[in-house]
Amino acid sequence: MEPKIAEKAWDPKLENTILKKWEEEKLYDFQLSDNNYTIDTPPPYPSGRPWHIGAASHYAQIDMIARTARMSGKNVYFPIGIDRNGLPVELYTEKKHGIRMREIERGEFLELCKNALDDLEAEMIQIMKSLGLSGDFKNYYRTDSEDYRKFTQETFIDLWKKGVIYLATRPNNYDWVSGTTIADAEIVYEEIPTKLVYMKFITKETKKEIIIASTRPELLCACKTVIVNPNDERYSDLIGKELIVPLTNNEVKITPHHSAKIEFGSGAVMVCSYGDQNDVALFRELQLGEVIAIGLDGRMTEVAGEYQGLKPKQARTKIIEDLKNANLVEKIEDISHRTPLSERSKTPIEIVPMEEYYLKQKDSLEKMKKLGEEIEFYPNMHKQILMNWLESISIDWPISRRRFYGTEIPIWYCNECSEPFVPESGEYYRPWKDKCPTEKCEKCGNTEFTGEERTFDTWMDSSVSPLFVTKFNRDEEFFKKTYPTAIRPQAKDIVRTWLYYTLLRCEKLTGQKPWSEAWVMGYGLDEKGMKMSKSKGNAIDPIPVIEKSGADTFRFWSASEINQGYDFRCSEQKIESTRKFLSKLWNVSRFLSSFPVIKSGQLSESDKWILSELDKLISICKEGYSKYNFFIPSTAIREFTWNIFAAQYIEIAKARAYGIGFTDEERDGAIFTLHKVLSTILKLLAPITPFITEHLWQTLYSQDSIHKESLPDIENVEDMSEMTQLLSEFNSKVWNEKKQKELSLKDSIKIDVPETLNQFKKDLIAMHNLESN
RNA sequence: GGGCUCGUAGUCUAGCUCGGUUAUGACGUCGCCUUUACAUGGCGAAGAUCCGGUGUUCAAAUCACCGCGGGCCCA
Repeated sequence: MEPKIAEKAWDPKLENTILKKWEEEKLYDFQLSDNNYTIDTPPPYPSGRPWHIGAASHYAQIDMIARTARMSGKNVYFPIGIDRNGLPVELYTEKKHGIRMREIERGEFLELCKNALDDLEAEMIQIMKSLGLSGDFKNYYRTDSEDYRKFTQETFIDLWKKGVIYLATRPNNYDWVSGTTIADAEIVYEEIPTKLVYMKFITKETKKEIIIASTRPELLCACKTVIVNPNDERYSDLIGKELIVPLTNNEVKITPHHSAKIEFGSGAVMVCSYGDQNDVALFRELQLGEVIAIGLDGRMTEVAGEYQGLKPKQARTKIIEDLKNANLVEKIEDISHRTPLSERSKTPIEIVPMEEYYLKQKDSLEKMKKLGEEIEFYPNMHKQILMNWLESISIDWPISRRRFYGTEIPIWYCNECSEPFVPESGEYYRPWKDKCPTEKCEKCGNTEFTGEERTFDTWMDSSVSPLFVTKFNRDEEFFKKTYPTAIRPQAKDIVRTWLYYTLLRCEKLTGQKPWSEAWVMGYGLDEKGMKMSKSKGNAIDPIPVIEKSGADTFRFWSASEINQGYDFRCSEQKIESTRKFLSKLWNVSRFLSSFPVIKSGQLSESDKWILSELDKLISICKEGYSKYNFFIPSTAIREFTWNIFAAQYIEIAKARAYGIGFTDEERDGAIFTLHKVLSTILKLLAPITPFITEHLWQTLYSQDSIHKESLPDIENVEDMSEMTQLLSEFNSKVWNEKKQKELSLKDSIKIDVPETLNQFKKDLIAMHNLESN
């Protein structure tokens, strides 16, 4: 009999043909029904080349979720989007073109960002498609499209009307030379020589001298407390006492805090608004009232008294002189200090409080905890990341950014009285270039307005993804049938941002949770377990890997190598070696393809045995799939297919399948069982390796796609799994003995079939050509 | 620096909830074998102080405590 499958190996190039066929047949097109399973797919961010191989692996697994749901009878809605707002593309564009965002015209800069995004996006879409993602590519969305930004603005306007947005000042990194706030990512650190001044503070009650060392004496006027380490015995009796600040004569408390280093300076540290990031954290933590000592012009403000108008460095020189003259200096040390500089101007950044918009979140924390409790997490351990975060939130969410490539905050301000004007929703507003949509200020009647220049934090856009894909406020019926969505799959490093902000925003806008389940994946590391980065040179480009090994190999690697929710290591060699299993599956199928597919036959004991093992496999796989844990089915199927089905059963049944020395009914039992097992394996494996299973399925069993099939059900056959080990031990014994005696496997040998395997005797004698006993 | 989280052969992993064989299986490595649908295969071997320490116990990979290391987030 000629095998239907002639090729000796699975050729990953076939994947392209299969992809085209799926597309032509519109196999994964979504039609709204009453049984929708909506995936809140993460829109990936195109931040540079190459795309992270760990991310490619995430998307492969998200597709397994979609396929599992589809094969469980659900009508799967699997949207595809790209997140395109935010800082990384700005930095990428600046670097690529050697330009500075604020030094060229805003519209021109936005255009350059858009082009950069288009290139990077094309690569990601290509990877997602070639991985076999069964998503809705035709309707893929971009978070920087007019449509999406309009949507983001609408949700902002809604929340503005609900009164949960307010203005407040908060400290920002400020580069006064360029006149702009800068992001943490734009700060560089340099060791710069400076003076550490040991100043004399006086205790209020006992008039005792306390020495405090600082590199920023000009901020004495903004000093609100002095901290000492709680374990520092020198100060233990002073905790809670008042100190007199030199020159200003203000009174401040001594507070215990672990961040004070006993060995640095005198061990006592003055906390001012704001000397450095640590001061910011302390002001927040200790709830101190901030003092604005440095203005937006980079000069000392009026609170600095006679130093007003000086630059901090000048003020420092002068204040050191004045302290010396007043005999308030103990000593001065020349030290080298790790100073944060603006990457652009190379001047030290100042931390300056500025007005920003905030979204209220502190009053929703209890509600968020409750929603968190209701959402099922896979794996459950990652729910803790959310819960811990909810415990530690201490300020509301600052949502405005002084950046360009983002959704514009839709506000204009009256030039006369500064009253903000927030327009009605329904348009995409760009206040930095558009005319204010109202004629007159409601408060003072003035007709001149200035548009807001700031944009939203990028999480303002992505946190409404489940609302956007379910057409909230756009299509009532669609929304009703798809929201709350079924599942949010995402990576664990953005639980505190994307997952949390989505929960917050969706609850505020709809009163409901956005999804019933959250599936949280670990992080892809290099083969040594270190984080991959372009600068370290250990980043792996997924494109050549997928081209060489094929999407199914990549997917099977991802499924069988990654334990749910844990970080995982990526190695090209390991991915490539996974291909062996697909070869095995191919060859098993090639062998079976030489036998006709038949509906029934007379089952022997060995057939019943493998069917009972198959039943076990089905329940293990379905258990794994129900938890979206693809490690379980992939490793179980590999183990079964290779070590039980191919290594034992096929060998046992082979002689009978050929019909030599058996009746036709007995022969048909073997052929029936062989195909029954293989077709079941293919269906079980289809969510993980959709290409090879599709090809084998259509070659052997059906014109129709395997992806329209359901996952197989168990048949509750009698459990014979205790025979498995006995059979494989006996077979190994015979093979070994033949090898030792240098016999061919076909040669006959005299070995008795043990009593325990009596029921398989006929198959075993035929299999090993045993001299009958 | 703080919080969280994880730690079983070179790598992935089972076992840990509820303590009790010689710690499971796979990848990789090494050796042997043209022999079956498959050398993209088969058979076999080596490889683990179960991160370290202390405690509880007749008995600890498993329970408790203290460290160390990786990762993530925040600073």
